[in-house]
Amino acid sequence: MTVPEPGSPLDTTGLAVPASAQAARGRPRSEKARKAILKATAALLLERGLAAVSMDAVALRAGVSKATIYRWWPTKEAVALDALYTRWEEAARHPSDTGSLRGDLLELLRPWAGIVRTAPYARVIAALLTRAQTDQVFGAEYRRRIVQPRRDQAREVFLRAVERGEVAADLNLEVALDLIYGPLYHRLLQGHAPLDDAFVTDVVDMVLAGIRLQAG
Amino acid sequence: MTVPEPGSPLDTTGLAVPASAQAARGRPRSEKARKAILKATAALLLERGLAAVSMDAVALRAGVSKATIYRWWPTKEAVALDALYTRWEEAARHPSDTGSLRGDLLELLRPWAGIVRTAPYARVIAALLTRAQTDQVFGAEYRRRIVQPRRDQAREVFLRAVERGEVAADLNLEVALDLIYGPLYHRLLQGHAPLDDAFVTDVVDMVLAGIRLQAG
Amino acid sequence: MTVPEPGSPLDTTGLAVPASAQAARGRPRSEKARKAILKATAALLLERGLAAVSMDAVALRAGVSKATIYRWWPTKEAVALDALYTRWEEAARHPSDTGSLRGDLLELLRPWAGIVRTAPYARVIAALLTRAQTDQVFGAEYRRRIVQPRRDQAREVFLRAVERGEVAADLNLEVALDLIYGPLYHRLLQGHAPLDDAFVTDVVDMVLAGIRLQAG
Amino acid sequence: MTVPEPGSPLDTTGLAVPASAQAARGRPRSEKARKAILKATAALLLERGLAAVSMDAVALRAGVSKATIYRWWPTKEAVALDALYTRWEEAARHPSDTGSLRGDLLELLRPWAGIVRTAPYARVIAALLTRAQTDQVFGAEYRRRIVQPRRDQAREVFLRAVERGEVAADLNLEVALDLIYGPLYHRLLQGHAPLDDAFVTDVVDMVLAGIRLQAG
DNA sequence: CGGTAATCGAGACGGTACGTCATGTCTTACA
DNA sequence: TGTAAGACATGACGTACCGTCTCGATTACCG
Repeated sequence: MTVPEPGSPLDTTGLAVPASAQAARGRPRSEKARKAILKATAALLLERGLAAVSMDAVALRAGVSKATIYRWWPTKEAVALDALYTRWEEAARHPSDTGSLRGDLLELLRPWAGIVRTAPYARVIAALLTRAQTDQVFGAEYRRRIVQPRRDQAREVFLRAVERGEVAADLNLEVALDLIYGPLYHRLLQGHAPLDDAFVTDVVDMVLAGIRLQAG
Repeated sequence: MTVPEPGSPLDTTGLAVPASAQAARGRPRSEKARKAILKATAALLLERGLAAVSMDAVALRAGVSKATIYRWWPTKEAVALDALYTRWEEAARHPSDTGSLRGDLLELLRPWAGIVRTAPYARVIAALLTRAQTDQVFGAEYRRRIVQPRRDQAREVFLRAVERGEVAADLNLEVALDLIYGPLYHRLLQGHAPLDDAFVTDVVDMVLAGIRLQAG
Repeated sequence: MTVPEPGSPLDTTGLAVPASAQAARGRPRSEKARKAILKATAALLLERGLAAVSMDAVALRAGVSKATIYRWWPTKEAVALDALYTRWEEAARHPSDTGSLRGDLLELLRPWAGIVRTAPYARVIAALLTRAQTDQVFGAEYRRRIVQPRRDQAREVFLRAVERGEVAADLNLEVALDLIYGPLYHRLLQGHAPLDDAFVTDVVDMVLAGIRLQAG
Repeated sequence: MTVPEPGSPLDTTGLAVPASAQAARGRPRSEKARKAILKATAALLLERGLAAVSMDAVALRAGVSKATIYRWWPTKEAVALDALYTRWEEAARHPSDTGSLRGDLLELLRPWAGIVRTAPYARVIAALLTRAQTDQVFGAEYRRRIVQPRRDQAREVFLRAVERGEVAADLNLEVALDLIYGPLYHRLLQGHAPLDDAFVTDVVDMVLAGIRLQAG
């Protein structure tokens, strides 16, 4: 399989028709239509959740035919994933270096928590998650687009802390990442308690210090 | 949270006590139909996920009319929640006392992880979760039935540890619970890495000890 | 196979779900919907031909759901056939006895020609005919409903003429019927010349007398 | 009727002379493509009827682009008509002179009946007929190509009979033609009875002799 | 013991969305 | 200019569920 050019019009979700390197024959894909579809989807997604994102509704709102959507995305979840990714990538930033692991983590996690709790992203993520459980291909793409980028940022922060000597070099990094993001996603999705800045701080502090009474 | 009156329109789950003391006029509810519905739903749920649980399919498989289902449950998610709860309650146990917080947690979490990773429960939970994002009433019921029972078990374990003097009395218990269950649900739902016993152990150990290098 | 009761709500085209003699369980068929569908179809048919009779259009115009149409008719041609039949049956009359074969035939054929040439029935018949070429079941039904009734009327007229001694008793009746209706349908469908009363008269006279010069 | 200029937009059939005397600018029309289109259409037509002749299917099968088809034919019916005409013209013969009207007619009609009843031409003709009801331009072309040629052959036969003195000079020729071809088309299209040689003979004999008992 | 009343099965109903297909138009690059 | 390739808007297709409804048949109680 050829790897799609990053940023090329064919690099939509990886679920789309794979790009070929040869000369582009025939009428080229309409960039206008692509953008209209993603914009309409994002709007529907935030207004009323994935349940409101029907192919018909997107087509109507984007002024585009259903066939055009199906040509490039296999399911409405794929469109939604693409729309969500596009929105989030614009807001992505490089994790800043505050000089301490605690500071870096708070700097990274608080804005993220702020975003996902203000807009109704929880129901979007939950819906995508549901699809990911059943559809292997979609699941991989979901993780690549939604889960991994943030995880990579946090990984960078942890590695910086190792370099500083703040944490042990043999730290189980993957588990540590789950320890950080797990509780945040838990509150986001289960909704049993608020995902506020106080909680983010508590999680970071408790993960760093541990629960058990220090010996002695 | 108020407990819905059995038989009341707010009793969305159908788990009401079959016979109440008040005057029962007319033909009584068919217990046979109730069980057939839950059984058929559970089967469909595990075989093919919530997507396969349509009211028509359940009615057909249970040998019951659609009207009967709608009379007792408002949505298919409510039926599914009921079916899942019924299955899980049978397997519920009182958390045993191993003498240490670490031992109690492992004793509690490992069997749970074993269950949810063997059968395809992840997609069921994800689907219920999705509905919970949008439907407030359902969300409350979902948490009461699925999330809280396990959480209560773990809370009991933590309180025992406080009594033992193993952890500080001012431990932020709710955050601690999220620190334990968050990572487990994270792997269960996001699927980026396995939810095996090694991971459960790592989480417990890391939460207890903390990440940061001990001073010195 | 049970024979549907003539005039019963299940006797639609014979293409519909066959009627059973047992007790009617469940909600009975909506007579209102059935009539609305046939009325809407007939209107579309005469206004713009079978091409305009889409299931969507009929459903919209009749204020009925598509599923209801599909429940009772397999194709739009079946609905159209039913609608056309319903319209025509109302206008059906018993062929009157004028005392002569020529008179009877003219009495029978002229009004028919008048009807089919004034309203745009030709395109409807052509379209049904086309479907009948490919679909055996539909073809049989088409002949039973559209072709046979008129043919039976003419057959009656011919038999009366045999009794009168006007034509030979060993007349090949089926060929004679084709000799009468064939030319009329030919002009109706091929459209190379008008189907007017003069033509009807010419056909009848020529069929009765023959083309060849009488010997001698 | 005016004959469309080859290559003009009114030349809906594509049977135009490939090269005209006037200046041919740009790339000349591909004769290869034209033949491939007609061949593919004829194949689809006989295999599965006009319903299977979609522009996409023809383009795919002929190895041609849809635009090329649309450039030379306005509708799929026009292509089908062209394909059918091409096939039939090859088999066209001059009506032979057997010495009698009866013989000439049988000589002309029997082979025709044989052809149309063996291959599934009926559904093709019915479909073209249907289009002809709605589309005036197509209707005229259909008659010119399909109906008139055979009619002209029969007319020639009748005129020969007039010269022979076999039939009256004031015979209404057009009605006579309908009397011959009408019944044949009737059986071909309505399908209520077979279009075999016996029927052809019966029709000819009955038309020549008439139905009515000869006086005396 | 007959009347009252809620439940049950069956299944038709008006809707909405699905994913596919064909039509006829267009845009591009190549011949 | 013609052609192959193929994207596009449009709109119908036939299917599947949704949640509601209308039946007749059951099955309790209560008077």
